[in-house]
Amino acid sequence: MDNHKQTFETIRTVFNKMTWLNKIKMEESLKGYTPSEVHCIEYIEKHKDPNVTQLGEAFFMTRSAISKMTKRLINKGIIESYQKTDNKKEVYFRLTEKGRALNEIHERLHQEFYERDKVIFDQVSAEQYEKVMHFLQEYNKHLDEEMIKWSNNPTVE
Amino acid sequence: MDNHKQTFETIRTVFNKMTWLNKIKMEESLKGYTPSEVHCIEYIEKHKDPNVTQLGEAFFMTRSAISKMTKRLINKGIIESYQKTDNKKEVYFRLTEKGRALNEIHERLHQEFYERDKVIFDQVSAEQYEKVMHFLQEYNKHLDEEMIKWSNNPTVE
DNA sequence: CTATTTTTGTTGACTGGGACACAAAAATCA
DNA sequence: TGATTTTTGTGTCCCAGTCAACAAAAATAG
Repeated sequence: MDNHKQTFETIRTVFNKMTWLNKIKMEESLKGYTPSEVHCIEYIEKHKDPNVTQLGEAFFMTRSAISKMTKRLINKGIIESYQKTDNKKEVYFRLTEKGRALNEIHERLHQEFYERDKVIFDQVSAEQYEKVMHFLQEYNKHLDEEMIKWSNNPTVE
Repeated sequence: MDNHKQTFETIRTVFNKMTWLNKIKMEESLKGYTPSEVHCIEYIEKHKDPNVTQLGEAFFMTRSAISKMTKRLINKGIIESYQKTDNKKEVYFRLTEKGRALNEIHERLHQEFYERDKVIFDQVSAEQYEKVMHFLQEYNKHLDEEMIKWSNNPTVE
């Protein structure tokens, strides 16, 4: 029981601190864009034909929020939307030239974060790191199953 | 480099999924209270003389946000504020009877979360779990240092 | 001691995201 | 095939949290 709480609290804290530090750095070089927007740009760059629903699921955000965020990014000239000839319902996004440039800056920033935290990864053996990631990935899979279990729950909807 | 990114992404995902699942559960038994409020109640219960600034630092939130949140909790009769005789500036908080009852429900919920994820902890050895926590705690310490480094940065403020 | 600087908490304007309701398109059913 | 259900995206309203400006108290300087 204590393990569980401690794990959650530690993950929460580490996540919050990373987020906080990265945000500070991002505000310098990516002024005018929220962390969500930057994250969204990265996702669009990396995936084929991402649409509103997909983005929402990836970021645990509602379609409503994604719809507004992409609209903002379109107005800023960072992304553009397109549709396919055989589907008039789904809306997909791709980066503009400006968007790709922005994503470049973001990537360089990640390099910086890497340099910042390098010491931590250097001081653990590959084998140990393997164990850590294994645990996190197992936990991740477990949570996926729990989420599916919940969405199949007949008492809801 | 890849290690770093993968670690951050995995932690982010695990954290998001936990948050999402817990939120769903909390909405059932703690209707009318946001996760932040519940978290705040827990913190007040566990710490001696917590004030606005302290709460803000613990949750990575602005004093402004804490000030409003505590006001909401006071209006709901969950907490009350007090001051010390030798300090007329700082504002401290404590739970009311109703607040303690609410916290009880929250604690029972954590027990549920524990049951839900028990399988994961059962399948790793104590020694392996030790390694995982060690890594996370080292990372945590490192981030603390980086945050201090930043706040001492003379180019800011 | 007084004068200045820092800390603490609050308020108001603003914004990102959630809940809900909705329309249009697609998928499924009969 | 047409009728119904589900999926997808958007618009409106609302709220929690940020930012900036502020006043009051405390800490520090001189």
